Amino acid sequence: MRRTSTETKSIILSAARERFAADGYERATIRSIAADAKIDPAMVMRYFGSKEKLFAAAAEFDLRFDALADVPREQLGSAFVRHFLRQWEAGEALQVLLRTGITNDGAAERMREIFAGQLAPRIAALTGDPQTAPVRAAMISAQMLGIGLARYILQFPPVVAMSEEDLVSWLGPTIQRYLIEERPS
Amino acid sequence: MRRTSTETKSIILSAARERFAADGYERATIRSIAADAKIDPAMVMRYFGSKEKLFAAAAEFDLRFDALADVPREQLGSAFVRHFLRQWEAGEALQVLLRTGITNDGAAERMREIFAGQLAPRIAALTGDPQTAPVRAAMISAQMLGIGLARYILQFPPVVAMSEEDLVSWLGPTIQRYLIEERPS
DNA sequence: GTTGATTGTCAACAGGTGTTGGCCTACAGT
DNA sequence: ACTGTAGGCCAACACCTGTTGACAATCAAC
Repeated sequence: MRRTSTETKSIILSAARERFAADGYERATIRSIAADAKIDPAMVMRYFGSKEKLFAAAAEFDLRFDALADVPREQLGSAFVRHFLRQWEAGEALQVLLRTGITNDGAAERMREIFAGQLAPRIAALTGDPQTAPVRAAMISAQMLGIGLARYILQFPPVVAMSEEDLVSWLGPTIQRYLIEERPS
Repeated sequence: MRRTSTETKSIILSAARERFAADGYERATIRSIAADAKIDPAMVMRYFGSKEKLFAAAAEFDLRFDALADVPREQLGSAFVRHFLRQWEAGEALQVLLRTGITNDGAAERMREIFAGQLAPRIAALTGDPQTAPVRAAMISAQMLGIGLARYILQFPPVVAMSEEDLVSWLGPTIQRYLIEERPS
């Protein structure tokens, strides 16, 4: 009885996040995760039941948009970009979701929940227009996921080379427009 | 001797494209591809040597930007968006690349080649500014890949519901700005 | 000090993977 | 009619996957 169960559980969880983020769902094997955590594969099963459930636990995620509550309206675009970039770099969670959401249906569903369920309401509150919020949220998600893809997954050299401020000055106006522009549909 | 070898080869190839696009690299097994093509798995090996090489053949792709040669400068943004959307829908090739490029290093490399090697030169020619072309190409790639991701892979409902014209009117100005806007860095 | 529960290890399972070699089978050339 | 060649199929290989159950080690409670 070396450690307490919650300790090992969280060791496994962080090893799992790393592997899922680096390799995607299929290639992140339970055996490799267990090896990283220096633990027997059977422990993973004991504590999480199955690979699917382990993944569900590893992909738990909160975009924390509440931090943007009191940003002046005309700076919302830049603030969003900065916030997203920091979420990308803060933990592996977003990379886990993106890497796995593309082959794993459960992850895709979780992704839809997060971006529709967390981003859209926040946008509705910030803009005061619940009607167009889902579309705006989807456009912003697409742009920010695209940048994450290019920078952290596909690693396009120009995008990797850019500083946070470069990215903010390119993307800020785009997001600002997706947020407030008057639009049909 | 039912068919000629080039026939079966192309039957396998199109089955492979479908599977890679739908399932990603790992889950698209040679056995499932062979089953789709109503052919023995060993044939796939005989004709393509390995799964990796089969994938390389299936991911051959040309973005065909030459079609945009004589578009008036102020309509380039919309034209790009329309062109990209049609490329997404024309064949599975782009979806193959995106689905697999995220777990398969070879596909990621191919993706970089395509977007840096095909898009950037075209932009340099269209704008007459070879200096900033790589960054502009990368920003446009990120935005258009993000939309493809949201619409065809993750299937965000608002993005799926939008018409081509809706998407053009949202994305056109963005791409236009990434193309021609004066910028540092 | 014994009991009971909790943490960890080991070996094996059933099934799926890419890949290989041998064996048919049908055709073309002579 | 016979032979050579090229397309196609089958069975098997070695390996890896998630998952399971039985067994050992360690601690807490009484």
